[in-house]
Amino acid sequence: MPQITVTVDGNTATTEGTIIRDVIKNKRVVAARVNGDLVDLSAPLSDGQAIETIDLDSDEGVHIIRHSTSHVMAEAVKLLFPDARPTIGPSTEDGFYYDFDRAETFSSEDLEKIEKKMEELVSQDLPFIRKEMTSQDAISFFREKGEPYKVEIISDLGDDLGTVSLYEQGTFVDLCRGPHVPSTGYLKAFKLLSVAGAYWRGDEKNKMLQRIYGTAFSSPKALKQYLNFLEEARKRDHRKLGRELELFMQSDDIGPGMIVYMPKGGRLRTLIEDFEKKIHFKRGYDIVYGPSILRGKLWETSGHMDNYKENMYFTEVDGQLYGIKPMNCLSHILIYKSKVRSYRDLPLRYFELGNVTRHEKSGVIHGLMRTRQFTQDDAHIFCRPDQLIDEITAIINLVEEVMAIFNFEYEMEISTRPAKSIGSDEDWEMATKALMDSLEKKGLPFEINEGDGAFYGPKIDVKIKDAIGRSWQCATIQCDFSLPERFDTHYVGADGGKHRPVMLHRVILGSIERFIGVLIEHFAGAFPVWISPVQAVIMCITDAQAGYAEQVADELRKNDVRVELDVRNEKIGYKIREARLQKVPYMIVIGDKEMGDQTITVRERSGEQETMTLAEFTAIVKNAEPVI
RNA sequence: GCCAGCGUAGCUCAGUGGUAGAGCAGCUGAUUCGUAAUCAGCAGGUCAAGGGUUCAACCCCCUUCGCUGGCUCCA
Repeated sequence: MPQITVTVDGNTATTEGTIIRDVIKNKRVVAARVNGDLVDLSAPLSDGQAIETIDLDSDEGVHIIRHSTSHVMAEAVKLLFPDARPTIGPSTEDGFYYDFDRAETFSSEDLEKIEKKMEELVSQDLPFIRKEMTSQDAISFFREKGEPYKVEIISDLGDDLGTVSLYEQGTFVDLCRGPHVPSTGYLKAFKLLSVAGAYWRGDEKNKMLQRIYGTAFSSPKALKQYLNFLEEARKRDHRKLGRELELFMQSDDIGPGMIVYMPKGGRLRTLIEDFEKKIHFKRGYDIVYGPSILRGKLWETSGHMDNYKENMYFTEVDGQLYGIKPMNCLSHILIYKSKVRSYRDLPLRYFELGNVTRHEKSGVIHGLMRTRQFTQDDAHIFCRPDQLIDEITAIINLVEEVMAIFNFEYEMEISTRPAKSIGSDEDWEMATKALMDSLEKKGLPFEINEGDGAFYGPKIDVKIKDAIGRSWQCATIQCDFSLPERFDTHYVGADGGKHRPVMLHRVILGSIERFIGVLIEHFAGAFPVWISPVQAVIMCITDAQAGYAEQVADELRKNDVRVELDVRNEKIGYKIREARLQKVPYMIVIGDKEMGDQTITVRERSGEQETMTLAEFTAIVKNAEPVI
């Protein structure tokens, strides 16, 4: 055998072997990277090759484990339910899924059976074997096996591919690019989680398949950690906390997708809205208000009738059609048009905490995150084309600033022209470029979301995550050349001629409802002091101090500290327990000592406490306000 | 809208054909107590709604409404 010399993670190694596994004996290695491509450990070795190992705990390693687990699940499903037709089964950010077409539905007992079968397959330590075939051979192979979905996938890959790769383990063969772990024995920690419907190829016109979700990790310990995380996340669910903390409610009597703010939620919302008004005034926005219903004709002019009708509600007033607003832009455009604008007036920035109503499909409604009526911190900026980049940059700065105040991490995306849209190609291109340039100028990373823009223009979306990692769009910045055109909006330029302004639609928090939902989950209900509906609960040890406790409450209220008084005939431990469950930031304990010294003992969420004067405590609370 | 699961007291949940049960919360009384639950008593439900099967339905069947997890769509 000839000697082969390769480098493994930069170290030179020699072998007489023929495949990568011959030089890598480490059981923690699940795959390798050669020339930038991920390959199996069974891939051939060649002299002088540089090999990078993929550890089972690395991001890529975990993805490979999950992907291999999905194959094992598919094998288990085929063995138990031979009528199930496998379709696709990728790894995901926190697990994997596999979609099957089957007449019968999978029950939770079926999942248990499948999981058992998977364990059997793992204990057999079946090797994953890669095979290559021409597309034609692969098509006839899957056709013979009665797997039409695989045939469709290969056919759609096109003829230029030549060969495709298949992976076989045990009795199961799947079309797959790989790589996979060397054998099923590597899969030591997995769990099936749920069944859900999913359209074939993600298109609602196609057949609905059954998707089995599962997750897998490199070790049982890591799996357990993840399952713990899920359990903890459920405790942070904003719907649960919203009820427990008496922030908001929903009611069957009112209807789905509608939110009722209870006193504490109302206070939280007011605090956020006051913050928003302040921050917008300071940045040169004007606050305006528009009506909720506007004539049908206006929605025709705007293009909503053609592009957004199915999401709108309509009503009739004195025999005339009115549309209930799903967006706030129209009133703002009319304000702009209410008089002749000079180039010197621009930019004009109209801000509205606008309550909008949209007909969302019944299945998508979700607590505060997705409602049928919500309030946007909406603004429309009318500017000259030469001001566009500066305005977009200022908005991005505002987003960064606000997200930092709330301590949120976020991701940005640019969405381009959708199929159903208005406006010229040139305008779309110009607008998309303006958005990209602004982000690039600031050096911010972003993803491109093809065809996901609003019907009137492209947009930058800012997404933040909820307790279990689902992304929700908050801020969005949309560039619009179309509505100014449709409403024949203009300003008088330095040359005395008419010019078309550009319009920016933008929200920072997005929907106040959604934002509060994410806020609740982010802080697990333990809000920062400045937005806590109740900042302190004042509690006396016995009735003897009730009078002093009331004085303390009055004094703090006078100083704008949001307090509640607990003078019930209960033990202090009971009162503290309740205040803790309500996630109140400060507990003020008053006994004979405090009453004698005219002080208060302030206990924090952490359990630490300190005795101080009322003035000292007021200063602490005031200092918690963000500087804006 | 689609697929699946679910809907019992304010909340969390028992109850698989013989007309409903617990804990917490609530109310009343006793207790006046220094850092996550003091004790006792009382009250609370057309079992989501409508229809059907049955001598009898919370339980089985159908329809509708709502909720949950996904898919599609979106702030």
